[in-house]
Amino acid sequence: MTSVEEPARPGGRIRDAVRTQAEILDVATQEFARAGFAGARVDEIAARTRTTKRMIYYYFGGKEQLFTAVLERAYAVIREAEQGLDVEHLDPVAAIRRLAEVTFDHHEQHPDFIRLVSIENIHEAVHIAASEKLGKISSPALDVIRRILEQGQKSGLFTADVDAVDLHAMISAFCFFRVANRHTFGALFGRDLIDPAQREHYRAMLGDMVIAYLTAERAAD
Amino acid sequence: MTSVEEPARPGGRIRDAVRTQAEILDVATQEFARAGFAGARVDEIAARTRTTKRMIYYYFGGKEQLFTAVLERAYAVIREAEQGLDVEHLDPVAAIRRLAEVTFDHHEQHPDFIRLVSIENIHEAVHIAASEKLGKISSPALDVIRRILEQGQKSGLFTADVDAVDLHAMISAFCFFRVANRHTFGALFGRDLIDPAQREHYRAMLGDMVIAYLTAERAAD
DNA sequence: TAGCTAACGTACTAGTTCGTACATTAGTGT
DNA sequence: ACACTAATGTACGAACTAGTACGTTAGCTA
Repeated sequence: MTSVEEPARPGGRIRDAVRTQAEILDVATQEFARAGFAGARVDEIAARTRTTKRMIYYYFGGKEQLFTAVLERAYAVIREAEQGLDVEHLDPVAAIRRLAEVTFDHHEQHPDFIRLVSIENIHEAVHIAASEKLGKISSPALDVIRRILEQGQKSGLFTADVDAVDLHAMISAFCFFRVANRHTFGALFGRDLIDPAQREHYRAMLGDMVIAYLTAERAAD
Repeated sequence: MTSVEEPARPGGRIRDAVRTQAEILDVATQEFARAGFAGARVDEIAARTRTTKRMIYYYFGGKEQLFTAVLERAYAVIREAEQGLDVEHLDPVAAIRRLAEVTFDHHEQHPDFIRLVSIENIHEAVHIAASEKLGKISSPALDVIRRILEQGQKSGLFTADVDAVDLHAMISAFCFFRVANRHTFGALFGRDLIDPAQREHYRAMLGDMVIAYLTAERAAD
């Protein structure tokens, strides 16, 4: 994240293509996450940067492409978090827990990312489909899961042959829902899933759930 | 759902307040689910009904209140499904499985509901908060979960003292994610979570996950 | 059958919003 | 010092969009 707060140089126009683009992306992320794609206002984004609307079109081409760029950057962040995952030295159970916690922590710390993904789903992922950066590269977490699963299954710790993508979905579902549906869930059931006091409770619950699933005695079928 | 296809009576104007309102709600549900709150067009909704925009304002007051009415009706449907739940005769494990399956089936069969809830979360649940119908009544599923949990814990089948709301969140998370994030997940990982051929697979996975969690040997803490 | 009102239609407007034509300048290479 | 281009700013317009003023009519009731 590039800070928007910097010494404003009055009078003299500063030229910094990289910073200008980063600033637009920062503000656009907030604005899209706040109001959705259609609800976001290009004028509002421009007003909250130190540059003008003209530059948004100059650098990104249009509202649609700007949203795509915002998405690309948001996904880059979580991939980075997953990349930093170092679980080779852990036993499978601990490794899976660690992996789940990384997703848990990332989602909690990046509610804007969650919102952007929700919004992108409303639009049936057309921007991801149109993006060259996204789509191609699959999540680093998947490779990690694959290795841990293999290890766990070989050692007999993990009972069933679970698919890596499915396990990733299971973990993501829990973490995503907690952030994405915070408001409706809170309004309907009077419980704030993001309450800091309950953070460790839900973090443990996720780990317990996944481990229980992986190590349960499976009925022969 | 009221069918929009009916014998159009040319010339003679038909007056039916109930049907007009239902038709507006049907079309509005589709339109809001399609494009989000800001992306939805009141003119488009009007055009796809047999009535006019004037009637939307006549009956609902405005776009915002129309969305609230749409939400209210969508929540009524799932509550009805939960109400029909009859699990008193089942053992706790089967009962929990059945309960999870009802949520699984409902969410799969009502992608528009999922979208509306996602959209409502983007808007921080302001419409639920503003609604008198919603908010007050809590989910019937919760009462069912409470009873099953109590039964399961007394009999020693269920190991830990799990909270009913938390369990509901766990089940909802899985079912909701599968539908809500179908598109981004599919685009990124090349797997369609809604593929009919995989339906039973995921349905079983959900049940296995929840039961494994509930019956796992919990480490003393 | 007269009259009353809920139900409905038409036409319009005020304000918004994405996008662009045109003008300008900072900074770099030579 | 000069010229060239990437980067930037201003001002504007065409299209859209939520909402409404005003007029009409179906159908019930007394």
